[in-house]
Amino acid sequence: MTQKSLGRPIDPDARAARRQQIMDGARNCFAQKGFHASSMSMISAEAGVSIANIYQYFETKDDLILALVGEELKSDMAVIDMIGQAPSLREGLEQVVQYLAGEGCSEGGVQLRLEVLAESFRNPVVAEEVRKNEVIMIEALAKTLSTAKKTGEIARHVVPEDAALLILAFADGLSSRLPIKIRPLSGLATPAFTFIAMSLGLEGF
Amino acid sequence: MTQKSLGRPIDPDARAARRQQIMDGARNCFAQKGFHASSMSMISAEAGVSIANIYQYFETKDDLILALVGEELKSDMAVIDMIGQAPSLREGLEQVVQYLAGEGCSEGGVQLRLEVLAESFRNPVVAEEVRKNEVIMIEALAKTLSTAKKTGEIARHVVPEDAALLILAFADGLSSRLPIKIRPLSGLATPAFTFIAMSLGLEGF
Amino acid sequence: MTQKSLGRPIDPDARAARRQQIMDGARNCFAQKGFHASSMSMISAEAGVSIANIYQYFETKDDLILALVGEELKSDMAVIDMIGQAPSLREGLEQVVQYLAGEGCSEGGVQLRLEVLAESFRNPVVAEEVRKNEVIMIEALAKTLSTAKKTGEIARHVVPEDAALLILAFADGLSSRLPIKIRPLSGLATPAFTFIAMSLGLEGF
Amino acid sequence: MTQKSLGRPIDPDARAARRQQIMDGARNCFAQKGFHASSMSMISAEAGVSIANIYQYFETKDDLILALVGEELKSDMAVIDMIGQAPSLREGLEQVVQYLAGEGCSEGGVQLRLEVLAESFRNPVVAEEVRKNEVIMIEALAKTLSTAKKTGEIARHVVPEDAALLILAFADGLSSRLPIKIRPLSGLATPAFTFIAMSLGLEGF
DNA sequence: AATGAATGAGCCTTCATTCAT
DNA sequence: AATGAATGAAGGCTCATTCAT
Repeated sequence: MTQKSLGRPIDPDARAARRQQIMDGARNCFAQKGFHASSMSMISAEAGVSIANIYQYFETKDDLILALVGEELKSDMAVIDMIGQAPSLREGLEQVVQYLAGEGCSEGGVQLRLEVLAESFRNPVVAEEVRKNEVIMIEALAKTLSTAKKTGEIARHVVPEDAALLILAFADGLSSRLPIKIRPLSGLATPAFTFIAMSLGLEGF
Repeated sequence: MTQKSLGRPIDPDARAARRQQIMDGARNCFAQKGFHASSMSMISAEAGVSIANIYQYFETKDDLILALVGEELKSDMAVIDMIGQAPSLREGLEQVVQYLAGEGCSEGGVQLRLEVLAESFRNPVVAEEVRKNEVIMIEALAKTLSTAKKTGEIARHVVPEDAALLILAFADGLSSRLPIKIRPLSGLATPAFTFIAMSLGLEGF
Repeated sequence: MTQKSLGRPIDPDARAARRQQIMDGARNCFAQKGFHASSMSMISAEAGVSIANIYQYFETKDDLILALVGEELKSDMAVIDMIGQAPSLREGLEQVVQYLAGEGCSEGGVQLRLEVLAESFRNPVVAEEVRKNEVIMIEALAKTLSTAKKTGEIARHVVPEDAALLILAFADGLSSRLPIKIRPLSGLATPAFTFIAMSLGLEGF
Repeated sequence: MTQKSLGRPIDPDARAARRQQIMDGARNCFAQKGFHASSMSMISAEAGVSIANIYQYFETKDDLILALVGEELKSDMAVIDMIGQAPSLREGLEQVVQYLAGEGCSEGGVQLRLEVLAESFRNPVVAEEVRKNEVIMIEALAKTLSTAKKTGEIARHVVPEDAALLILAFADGLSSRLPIKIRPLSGLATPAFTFIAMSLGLEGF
């Protein structure tokens, strides 16, 4: 047997699944109502679980929030990786812009992102989590930019760390405009790409 | 007869002052705790007013929130005006960047801005308010850009309306990074300016 | 001049009118919502007066209630007088029954009467007021019955004081059925009259 | 499989007991202070239960009131049954009159009855409940009267439905006089019985 | 592991009332 | 005399959380 079974056997898979089920319910609530306007009762209903059961997976509501924040940040990182793994910076950026203007841009996701940022003002633990993630993202993006700089794909005077941060800020600000339906974000994909391309002195712009 | 003046006359100044006093207290709370985690009790304490008194100036807590959202949006507009009234786009942008990286960038202000955006996902009234303001800001900024385009200050291919929106998004995303203290925002003033300048093809970059 | 005017002259008529105006507003509220669910704010609105002004005519809300109770009881007494002043008991009863089944039977009036009775369980002052009035009414009705007994209009074995009380109870119970619209009270006038007539041994029944 | 029995099983007896406990506390309060002057806090104290717990058995205060109204009406019906099950109408009436003048006539019960009637003016749901019950009671009593009419126990010209309603009204009006302590209700048992007996032309009167 | 039962603290709002004009 | 301004206390109800099964 692959696993020692002392006393009552615990099924780690079942636990993980239930945990995820709760987090999914919580995400739905938080994305709609925000952290503080979502009650444990609503979350339990949305997840199809009893309230008391939630407390067997998360010590407090804040813990649940924190776990979700972590998950959310992880998914942000995935986007950055898209750029790094592309054959060229240009293609990477194009992909990301397309993605963000399309599937990557659900109302719920953006709302959650906003919620996380707002919460980071109040909850120092969340703030630290966000900060750590931000550092990683900047480093990753800066590395890609640095390479592009060496290959001459972008202007020589670009400071990778600065540009990385600025690009992230730009992306954030853009996506947070989703609820303000001035124009469909999809129509902004090309202008946004051009915007960044020019600011980086991307060759051909 | 000009007016039936029975009973105590209304003092509009006193009323306005008290109203502002309440809003100031509310702003402090909201900026620290967010809309939904700030209780009327906290607000009344912060404002130095009784709870019941608040209800003589705002029908509900939501009304108070809405009033504050309005005030906040108005102050955003002031920043855009700074650009329009400068002798050149370049100087206008420089001023704004300096301002935003300095005095214009209190933690409370940014937090409130985030809170407003997050709230606009849930409260349609707030969303509409934000949208209307956004339209006005974009128009104002686009007009300035248009002029700069005609004078040749920025690249010919820039689409003013697009650029305006993108710049606003960029500013938003940047300022929302205030709580994530990766580096002091003040050090980002110049890079940020360069970022925008290049993306606009500002002459001399 | 008919009146001494020392210092600031007071207009007793104006005071009385305003007082009545307030009581009328209060009656409307009380008849609809009851004593405890009617707020001073509602009363002031209904009466077209400021809240503070009410307190210049009634020291507390309870005082206002008490004043209204008094007025209400007085109007009850008027009905009893109708019987006494009729040429015969029979005609008196007929008149009253007609009156109660018709104009005398507004929803508001009955509701108020019920409210008064219910309040008399809680408020000893009201209870005493009601009791005093009840005694007077019984005495008056008993006197009429006593006369009718002597003239042989009703059975000899009738005890006037008992019968008076029982008749009043009967009338009360009947009118309190107004909101339960089983059948129009008007259709009950004749049966009710017969009911009383028989129990009194009224001649001809 | 008969049933998925995860989690704590529901104990219907315990639930019913707790529900009754709450209703008893509520009854005490309502009978003393009335529906609207009884706060949930008072009720919870009287019932020995937390406020929040009450809300697990009744969705709102109005629901609690409604439940109590139902219970109260049911107990009224019991009295009517007393008459129907007696060997003769006379005996039935005697029993009821004795009962109402004695044990059946607690202050709380009468107060509650009044409160229910008063509430029926405002709350249409309560009104309907009262109406339905009234119809049932009248039908039951009318049936008994009808039988008595056929056996010649009461006068031939009595209309059962009318008489039933009038008797109920009489009983209501009489019992609502409890708080007005003009004379002990017990002393009225015989006169009241005679009153009804005569109005029905009960044989021997 | 999972759920129903229970609760103290707190929420937004309204109340009856007093004070200043 | 009459009204607007102000407030402490209380109202109904919900919350995050713990306990028992």
